[in-house]
Amino acid sequence: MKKITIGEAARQSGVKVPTVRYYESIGLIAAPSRSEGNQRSFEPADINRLAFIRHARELGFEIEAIRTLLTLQDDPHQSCASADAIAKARLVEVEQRIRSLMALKAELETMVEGCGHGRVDQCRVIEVLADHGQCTHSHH
Amino acid sequence: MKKITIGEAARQSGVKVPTVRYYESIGLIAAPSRSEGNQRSFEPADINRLAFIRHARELGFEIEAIRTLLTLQDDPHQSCASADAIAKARLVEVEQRIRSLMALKAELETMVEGCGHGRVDQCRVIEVLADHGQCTHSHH
DNA sequence: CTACATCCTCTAGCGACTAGAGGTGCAAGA
DNA sequence: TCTTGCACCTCTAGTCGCTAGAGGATGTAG
Repeated sequence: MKKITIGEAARQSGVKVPTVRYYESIGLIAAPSRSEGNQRSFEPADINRLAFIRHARELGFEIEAIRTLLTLQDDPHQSCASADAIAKARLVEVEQRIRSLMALKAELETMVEGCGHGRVDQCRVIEVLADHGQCTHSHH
Repeated sequence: MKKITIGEAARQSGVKVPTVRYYESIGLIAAPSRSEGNQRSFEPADINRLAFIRHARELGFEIEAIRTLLTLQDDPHQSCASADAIAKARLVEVEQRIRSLMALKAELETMVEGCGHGRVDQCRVIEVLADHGQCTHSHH
């Protein structure tokens, strides 16, 4: 068993070095063994776990959701209902976020198109921001 | 001139009371005058400013961008090139965010569809997270 | 006069890191 | 063997945009 340094683990998993230490500090990954000189020594499985976390973070899962997903992964005989529920909830969030961003996009486009590149007093960017009634964006 | 309390200003602008105080503390709005008993007394113009800020925040502009937009609004004879640039930059951000969320949505849908509602060891949710190579999501 | 809502200041906390200070370990070249 | 220089260590504090709570003062309605 060759020793994997934190730098190597970071490179292979795509998680930054300080972030790896942070994940250890919050108990998302187990504390690895240490070398003589007190340096962290990771194992291949740790890199998989870090990659799992990184990917889940990229998908926008929160740390606590990832914690649950990780405990599920650790016990493959459990029902995957929780994992399914977490992913479904995240899907709903993402869909909602897309809808609201589309509305923002439309509004920003109106602003930018309406800007005659003149003075601020004729500028739709400022105007739309100042008077919400003029815009197409509706609220919760 | 009737005195507008912070609560009233919050209600009319849609910005919460502690947030109004926070905006004052970071200098995004001017400190209003005070009553005998040291309570804030806002003017109608302050409410417009707060509404402007709220709307800009809803559009996802950062506080520093809003600060710039507000100084532009305060001087309507300036060129609106900066306002235009800020809005355009935000538009690009929003478009990119939408694209990446669409990719996430596709990936989450694959995960959820593939989940056979059985054990974790057959669950695509966990599997896709564990092995990024299987998914369609590509990176920067 | 007494409730009670609203206001005040101040500090600390949130999530998920990131940056920096100040120090130690380790491998490779001279 | 020594030294250079990078990678590692711990710890604290900062980021953003608020939000929550403590502990107290003010203002208003009955």
